[in-house]
Amino acid sequence: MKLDQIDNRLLELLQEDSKKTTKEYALKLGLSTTAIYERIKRLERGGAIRSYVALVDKAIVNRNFTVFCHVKLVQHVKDNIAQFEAQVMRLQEVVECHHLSGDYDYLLKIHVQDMDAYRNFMVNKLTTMNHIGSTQSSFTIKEVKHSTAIPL
Amino acid sequence: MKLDQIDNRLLELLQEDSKKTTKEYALKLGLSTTAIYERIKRLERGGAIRSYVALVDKAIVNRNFTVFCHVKLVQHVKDNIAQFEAQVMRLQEVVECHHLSGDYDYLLKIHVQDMDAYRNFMVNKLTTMNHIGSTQSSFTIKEVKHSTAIPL
DNA sequence: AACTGAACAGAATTATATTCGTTATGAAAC
DNA sequence: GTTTCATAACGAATATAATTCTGTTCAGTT
Repeated sequence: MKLDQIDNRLLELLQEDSKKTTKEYALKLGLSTTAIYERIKRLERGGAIRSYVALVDKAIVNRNFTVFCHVKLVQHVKDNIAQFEAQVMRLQEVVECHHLSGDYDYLLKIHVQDMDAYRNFMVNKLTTMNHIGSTQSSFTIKEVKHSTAIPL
Repeated sequence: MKLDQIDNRLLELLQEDSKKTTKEYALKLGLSTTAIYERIKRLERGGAIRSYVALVDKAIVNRNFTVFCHVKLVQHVKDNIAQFEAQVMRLQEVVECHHLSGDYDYLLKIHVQDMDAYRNFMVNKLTTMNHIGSTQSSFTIKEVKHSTAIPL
């Protein structure tokens, strides 16, 4: 999919706020509403825009405790990896899971209510999983920056 | 702000897809469109819904290289911390910055085009910042899971 | 029982998204 | 140089959804 400068600027705007009217985007980008409308549809069809979502305030819904957990597997055989990843997918507390280069295998990002809830998560969910060698958790003291916008 | 069960379910739906019509949410939750409309407005006013955004596919816009970079400062004086955080805020490649407990001070999440772009970012931006003691970068081999939805 | 405020429903209105027919623009073919 | 084709743009018309308005229900209170 080929994107020109206007597409990129449009994506930046949509990543900031997707609830503006096409008229507003059109105004900012100096095109008609129809032109913008068709560009947006093209970006959706082409997969550049994956979805539209509401971003929720962690503090207000009581999930203000963020943990990064490095996980090492006991053995890196194909089946272990597949099984671990499948299990992680099912844990809703885990909002991100990255297979990483370096000393540890995986980095998980976890949102829970508080330290108690995290202990609970560790004991009842994470450490009951198969093939896990070791884990190491770090807690977010302060979320300095957090954006869902891919830099363009 | 007090949230009941319907609010939570509504937030879950909005975190999945914010572009459905109020009629659709109303249908799923067994209320009228007006009732849902007013609940949504209440969630927006109360700050539970921070914003609505489009999620963009990293691969299609050529930012498919994700790096986690641990940063240690030379000294933990107030001014250093403030200055470092202010500088990080200005780096658009850095999509997240967490002040963490543990050995390292900060964890940055960075999206760039490829390894070359990352080297460039390191040399020209990150390591030119003041007060940085050491950094350690890990690269995402595979993004196993990624959700923007806070678990409710 | 009467009152109050919050939450809800259905209808009416307003605003926006979407479609349609047409017109420029630019690149390739003749 | 002009013909052809494809792409992107535009303005007007239409369809659809958001928003507002009015009245109702219900739980809690007096």
